[in-house]
Amino acid sequence: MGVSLKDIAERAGVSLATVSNVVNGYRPVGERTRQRVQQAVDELGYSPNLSARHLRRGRTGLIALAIPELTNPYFAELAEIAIREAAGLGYTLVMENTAADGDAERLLLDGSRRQTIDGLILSPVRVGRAEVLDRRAGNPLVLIGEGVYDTPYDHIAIDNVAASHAAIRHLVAIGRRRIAFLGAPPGDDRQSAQLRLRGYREALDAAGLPFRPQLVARTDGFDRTEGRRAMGDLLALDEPPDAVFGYNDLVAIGALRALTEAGRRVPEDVAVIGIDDIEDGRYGNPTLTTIAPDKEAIGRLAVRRLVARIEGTPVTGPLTVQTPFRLIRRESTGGPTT
Amino acid sequence: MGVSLKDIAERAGVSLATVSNVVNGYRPVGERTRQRVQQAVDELGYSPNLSARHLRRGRTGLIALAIPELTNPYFAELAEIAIREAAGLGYTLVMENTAADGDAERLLLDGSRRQTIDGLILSPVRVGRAEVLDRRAGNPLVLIGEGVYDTPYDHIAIDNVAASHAAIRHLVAIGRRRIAFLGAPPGDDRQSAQLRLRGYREALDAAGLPFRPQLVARTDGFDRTEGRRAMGDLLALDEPPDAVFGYNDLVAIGALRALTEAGRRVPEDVAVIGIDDIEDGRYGNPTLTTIAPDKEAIGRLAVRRLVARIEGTPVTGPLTVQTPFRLIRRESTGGPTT
DNA sequence: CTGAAAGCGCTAACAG
DNA sequence: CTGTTAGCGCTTTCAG
Repeated sequence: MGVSLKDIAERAGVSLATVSNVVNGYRPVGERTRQRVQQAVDELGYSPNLSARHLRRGRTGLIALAIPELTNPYFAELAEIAIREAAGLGYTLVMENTAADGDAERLLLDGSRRQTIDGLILSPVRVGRAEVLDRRAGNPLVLIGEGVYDTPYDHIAIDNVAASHAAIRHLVAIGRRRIAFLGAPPGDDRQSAQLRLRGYREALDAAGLPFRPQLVARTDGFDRTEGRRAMGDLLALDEPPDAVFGYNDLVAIGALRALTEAGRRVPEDVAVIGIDDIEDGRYGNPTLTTIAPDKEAIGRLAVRRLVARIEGTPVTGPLTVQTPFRLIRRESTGGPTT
Repeated sequence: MGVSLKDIAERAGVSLATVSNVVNGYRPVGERTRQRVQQAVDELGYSPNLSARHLRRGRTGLIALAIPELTNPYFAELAEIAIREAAGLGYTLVMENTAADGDAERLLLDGSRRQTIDGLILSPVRVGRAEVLDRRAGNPLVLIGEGVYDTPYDHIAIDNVAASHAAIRHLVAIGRRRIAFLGAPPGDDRQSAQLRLRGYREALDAAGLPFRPQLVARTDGFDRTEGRRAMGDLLALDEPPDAVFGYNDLVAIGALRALTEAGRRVPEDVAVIGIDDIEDGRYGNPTLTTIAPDKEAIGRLAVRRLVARIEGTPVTGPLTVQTPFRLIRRESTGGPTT
């Protein structure tokens, strides 16, 4: 075992409590004593044993960020932001990969992990409102990104319906009429996909365009592979779409690939738009038009809210926070080349 | 605070030690007692306080994976594998983002974190052999991916020089003669880049091709942006290259984008190859030829080695393990379309 | 401003 | 097979 408080208390000829106060800076300590202690700390290379501290304090300093897929760049980018923010607030963030699995999500909400972490940021995809309400664990929870509303927990997300409206309006504005939705969920899972699909329908309606069920392509998962496959289905239609709105950038990128392979021109034959603004989309050929959520805001706010709840700081603002988004027009809908 | 051992000891009318034994299964416990204890555990919803356990055991059950950039899909994919493997062995993996910063790496090697984690998997980019040898912290360390050899620590990586040879041989085999290297490090940092550059030179030599310094493009970092910028420099040469070997897939993808913007055809005018086999490369236009490391092997082996060191299990096999790689030919060097 | 002492919850000897 | 007990290293009253 390493150097302990006791070791340096002896070395500096003071009590444990004094050393603790020097290390933590809680209570004022005489200048001379402080220096002696500091010197001992430096000489012996002391650093506090966090397990002991946590045991005593009843907190671990760990918060978890649970996301459905680490390899989705959107979540990697979000995680990077959240890790930084947590570190700045003195917390260590551990990532949990739920792999979009309901059991994994439930286990995090209630399982044994709850003893290890002071709080949880969860991006739920399988778990619904009822299960969140049923939660027994008492530590703070912040929800991000999906549509589990009306719970007693903080929830930070973009307005999925409004984002879809913006995407469709853009496609309509550039003259498209047969607009497909790519990435409808198989069951009634994945709230955000339901919401985006709803936004799609509403926006078609608002534009006076008919809703055509055959233009809604289901995917099993939301990655490039599925986007490509489902785009293939759409291209096989008698009257294929002249535009595609992807549930996220990943499926949209898969769609771009399918279009390239099929020899279709983008955007001339088919325009494509996604959501997330992941970096791949800025470097593809063509580059991908997208709805860009404010990841910085989501990541930082989620961590700050969680930490505030953990520490009992009064929290201002509503439980549900809608973060801003903006449309970034790129080549896939006829935007600029650079 | 939650339910403690003591609570359930009282409830079940047994001693603390017995409860502990039931929970941990260390020592045999009578069937009747075990049942009573188990029942109390279930009724009260007990789960052990890990801080206390860690304090007592002197271990935390946490291992850290420190990588230079979480938003590089290569590392995200690797992290996903490592997290899974660690969970299977009863450890929680926390990700540390060094952001390719030397201070961050040194802090992890020796800093305060060392008290929190049982062991560290580090992908060093700035820190060299000397600094690794100087390390004072005593907990186990496994190095991955870069070229810090001849240390007393386990090291798992592909053979960078051999990988470069394979890449260049491929470009030569498809008839290229003016082959550029994209992603030379600015200083003498980033060992792996040095090694890949060395492999590049050796392979040119072996193929009887001259080494032309102007075909080595430096980048400041190793992302898409820098790849694109540096490719622009190469295109501005009087005699631009007919092939580009990128330090990794990310810079290669940036190069592809630069080529598209410049109206060059790939692979007809310029062939492109990278290293890493990230998923983006499989869905770009054109798709990217690459050297694919065995990420599964690297991620799993790194965790297994580390855990073995932590637990004092005898470790077989050499300190430095070279994991296999293979060349995957795609459109960017004239490979198949699907 | 500083010290003494209690105890967070758990595990691992050691006794029985 | 079960119980008792001594800490792991730290923070935090409470006294001085």
